[in-house]
Amino acid sequence: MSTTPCVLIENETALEAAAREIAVHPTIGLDTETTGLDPLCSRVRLIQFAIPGKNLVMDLFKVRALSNPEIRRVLESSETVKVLHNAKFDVKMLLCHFNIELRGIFDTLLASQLIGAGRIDIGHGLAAVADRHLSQEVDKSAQASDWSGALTQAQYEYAAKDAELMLPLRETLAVQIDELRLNEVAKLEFECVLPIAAMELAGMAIDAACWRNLATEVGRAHEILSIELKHELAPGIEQPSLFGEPEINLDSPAQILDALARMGINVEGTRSWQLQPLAAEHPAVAKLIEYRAIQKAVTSYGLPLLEHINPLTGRLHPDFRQIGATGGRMSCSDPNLQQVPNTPEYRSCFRAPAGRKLVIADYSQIEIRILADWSQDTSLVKALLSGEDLHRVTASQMFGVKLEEVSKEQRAAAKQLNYGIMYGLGAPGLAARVNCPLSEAEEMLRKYFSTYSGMAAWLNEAADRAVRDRENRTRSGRLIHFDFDPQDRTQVAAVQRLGKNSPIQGSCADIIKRALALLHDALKALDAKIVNCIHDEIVVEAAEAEADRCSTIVEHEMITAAREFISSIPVSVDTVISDAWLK
DNA sequence: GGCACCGGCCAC
DNA sequence: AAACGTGGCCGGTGCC
Repeated sequence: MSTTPCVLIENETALEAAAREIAVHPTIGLDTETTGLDPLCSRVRLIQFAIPGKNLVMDLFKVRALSNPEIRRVLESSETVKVLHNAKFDVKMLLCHFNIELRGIFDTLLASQLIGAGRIDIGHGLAAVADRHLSQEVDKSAQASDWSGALTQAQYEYAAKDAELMLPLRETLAVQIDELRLNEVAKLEFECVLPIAAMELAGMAIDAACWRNLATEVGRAHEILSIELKHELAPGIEQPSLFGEPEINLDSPAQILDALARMGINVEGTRSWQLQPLAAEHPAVAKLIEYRAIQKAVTSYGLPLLEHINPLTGRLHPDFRQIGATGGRMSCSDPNLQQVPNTPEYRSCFRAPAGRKLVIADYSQIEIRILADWSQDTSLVKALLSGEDLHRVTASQMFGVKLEEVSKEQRAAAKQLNYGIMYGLGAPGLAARVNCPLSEAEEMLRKYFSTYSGMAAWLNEAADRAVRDRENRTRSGRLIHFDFDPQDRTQVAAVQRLGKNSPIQGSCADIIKRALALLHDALKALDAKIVNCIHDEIVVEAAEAEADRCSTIVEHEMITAAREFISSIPVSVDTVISDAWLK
């Protein structure tokens, strides 16, 4: 039970005194209360500052606290540490309504996630974090209350509590970050909050009419296909009604499986890779594969996406989870702009507004470059330094033929290996992918690893370490914890694959996050904004007249970011200036 | 009616 | 050495 005094600031005189008082503290707890969750459609009602021994709550409906130069300076300064839980939310609000770029962030949510290292059984909401690290219960009952009308004393005091909690929480989290040697990755993550918040706020432009046309077209194709598929499946449907369509739900895997069985087609499941071998023999199976793709297109990429368009901006403002995957990758939702089909018909709907261009930049083969730098595999380093086509060089070495004599199939197999090896690709997987006998795949794998023996050694060591230490780290020092039963062979095998993959995938996340931070600052001089980020790709929307300059900057900052983590291997970025999201 | 789970499929 | 990693979204299904 805290008795920290809570001072309500609702006039200019009190504000100036409060600003002077706040400004002397190196670390302050910070929180806001808003009239809603969407920054574009809601207003900031309260901003709460916690300093040792005192909470200050400013009612923005009564005093223009964020016009105060001293307050603004404190918020924008990297020198003063502002402690928040899920800072992205507050950052968006401050940026959207007051044009304040909050810097010097310590985010207790991200800190807790970094310390948790991907353990799945722990939550990272404020209540869970406070309970775990401070053994303190948090009352969230007033959080969803109405912050738009007259406020009670209890509401003001409730509002102050979360900000107050930030100070002790930071103390304990900072100690653990230190002990776990997570300082570098924490800095990386904290500096990334503002760029990601700004990216969400900027949103991505979409040509709604173009998308609607596409969706209707696809919808028509879906109708036709469903009739055709029902026709194909008719012999397998138990009691087809004499009139009308046969009764089957095409979207029910169980019913599909049942119908196929009645037709004498026995298959384990109805996933496309399971169906593919039977497609040539059975027209119904071929039709089903076709139907599935269009079903996905209609439901995931059809009209529902348009409902995410913000009425105020006419743009899509997705939600990025900064630490969305255990390795540190971001994830994206509502809508997920990291999974838009990579085909011209879909991507061309993402068009820059008139007078603007999209600068699309992605790292070229970044993961294998990380692996090369890390393992220092002689052949792989040499191949990447040569600047030749990597897959061709790989094939040439594997199969012992000259570069010019590498066949299409050999290059394709080498490419599969170069991409798949970090996922723990095995012979069966390779055989399925390049459509060859298992024995051939085994032989290719053996040749691959004898070509790149240093890489093989590194991957095996990474796998062993994961099993032995139950943890791994990325290049920024990000910690990845593995939970498994050592008696269970399949679990051990899974951890071995994770041990190989996660440091690479996670280091890629380190690099792109560093790039976002550098790029956000570098673009300030331009009329340009980061609008999307897809693991190894960054999309920037820029004024047409500045697109060339923007493209140079994007490329430069992305390469600078990568060089901070990869020193011995050249990094290249492919950049395109385009009207739409097309390469 | 809401929630969790699964099978399935999209991205990198 | 019988299974290539990370996510999110959708509809069906079964539960409360």
